[in-house]
Amino acid sequence: MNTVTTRFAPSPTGYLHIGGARTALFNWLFARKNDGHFILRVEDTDQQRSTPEMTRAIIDAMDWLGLDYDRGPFFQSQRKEEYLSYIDSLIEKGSGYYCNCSPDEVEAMREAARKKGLKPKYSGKCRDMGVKPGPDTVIRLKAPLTGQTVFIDQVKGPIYLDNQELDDFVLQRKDGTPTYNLAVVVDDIEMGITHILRGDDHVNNTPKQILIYKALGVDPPLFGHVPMILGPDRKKLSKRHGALSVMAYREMGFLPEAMLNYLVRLGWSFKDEEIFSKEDLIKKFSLENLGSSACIFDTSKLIWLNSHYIKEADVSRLASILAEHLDQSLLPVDQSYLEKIIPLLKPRAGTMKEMAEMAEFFLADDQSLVYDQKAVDKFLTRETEAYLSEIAMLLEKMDAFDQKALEEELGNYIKKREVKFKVIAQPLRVAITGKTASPGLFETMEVLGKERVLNRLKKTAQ
RNA sequence: GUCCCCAUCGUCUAGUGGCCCAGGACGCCGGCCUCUCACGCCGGUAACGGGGGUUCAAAUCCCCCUGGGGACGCCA
Repeated sequence: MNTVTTRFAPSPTGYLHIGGARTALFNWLFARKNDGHFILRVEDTDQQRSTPEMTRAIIDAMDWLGLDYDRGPFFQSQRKEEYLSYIDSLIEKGSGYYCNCSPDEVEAMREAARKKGLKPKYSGKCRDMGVKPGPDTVIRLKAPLTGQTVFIDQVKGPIYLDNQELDDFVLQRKDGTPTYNLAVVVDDIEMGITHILRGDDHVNNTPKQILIYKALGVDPPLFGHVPMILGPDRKKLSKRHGALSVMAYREMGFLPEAMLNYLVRLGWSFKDEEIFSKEDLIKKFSLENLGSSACIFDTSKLIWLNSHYIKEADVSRLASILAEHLDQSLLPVDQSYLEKIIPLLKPRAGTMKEMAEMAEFFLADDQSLVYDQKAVDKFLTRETEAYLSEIAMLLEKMDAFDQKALEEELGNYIKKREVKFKVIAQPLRVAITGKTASPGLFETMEVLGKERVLNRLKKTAQ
């Protein structure tokens, strides 16, 4: 048995999107699970739409997700001779032929077929005409007219297709470049690909590719088609569904491990487990547990996973991520100060973006702290301000300004004044944080420090 | 239109003929905890698309219908 070899073959005509990332993940996992190789191949034969920036962006996204490849990136644009020599051999074997029908003519054939209620196809007009190569000729595959093409899909089971459904599709364009189906087959052969895991939208290409393998006299690899990811409206995921690019999720404050965990559970499961580390996945991944029906991308579960991983992540890593999400006006910030506030924010943040918003009152300087007007109106009344100024005086005298000491000091105060802590808690919170929701008061005050707490109390007292 | 694929709670899914009047997770709702908001914990809501078979027995196997998705390029 050959070494298991899988590949991810994106086209650099756009960013790495959710669906592509999941496909890459499945291929990566399968290779890792089987001690095989994972290859990155950039399918940039469409010169018009492919750009180096997109290639860069895709590679960055894979790096971010931690999907490392053993070979590549390879670029199809640099492998033209390879393709042409394969096409030559097809011509030699009589499995390919030149065709000089114009695109208009072919379109007319398709239209005619459609009218008859058949699948639109090229008629095969030049199949046996012995057309010689010329400036306007393409090369087509001489596909079988009868019989069936069958393959055992690794996730869907056997798939049959009557060869009559297929036509003599183009292998080489008029301009001499190879088409997708030809290039893919050549590369997969040359690179020793053993398993191809790709989106459902490729099932119809598979029989065509198998025909090329046959014409070439090469055994095809194993194919597996994973179901599509649909938008909430059950339509193929597209731009109007909002963010699709993996890196956009990074910008929204998602952690790569959350992304991976979410993506893998779209179409794959292991008993009723939900949380998987990369190591878990490599151990547990298998094709048998891939589902076969399409699924819908649902952000709420992603957010839940993300908040889970935020709680798990270590503080110093979160600190540097958090810094990236902070408003420019708050920068620069001291890493060690961020590390103090993060433990308070961890259980409260769904995304790092959210955490950045929650961190604002810690970072803002005392004079420019923003207050929620409704909160001020409700809690900073004449009555509560009397309490606050008394409290300010008490705090002023404190030496150790830590959670424990604060709790004790304020505990004594409410006892003396015979009020419930509830009565002073919200006014205090609003005065210190500007908002009605925040981490616990004592821990917040400790992190903020005596000076800043007093500044804020004095400011609201005016 | 033709072909291919798919079909369990709103969503992700478990289930491979009896253990299922269907389990888990997210969400949602309620409660507990509580200085607010969260976290956490406890509880609840909610699904086998329809119809025929096969079988002692079907969410599970077969057929039809319906619904959904995808593909039909000298794009990938």
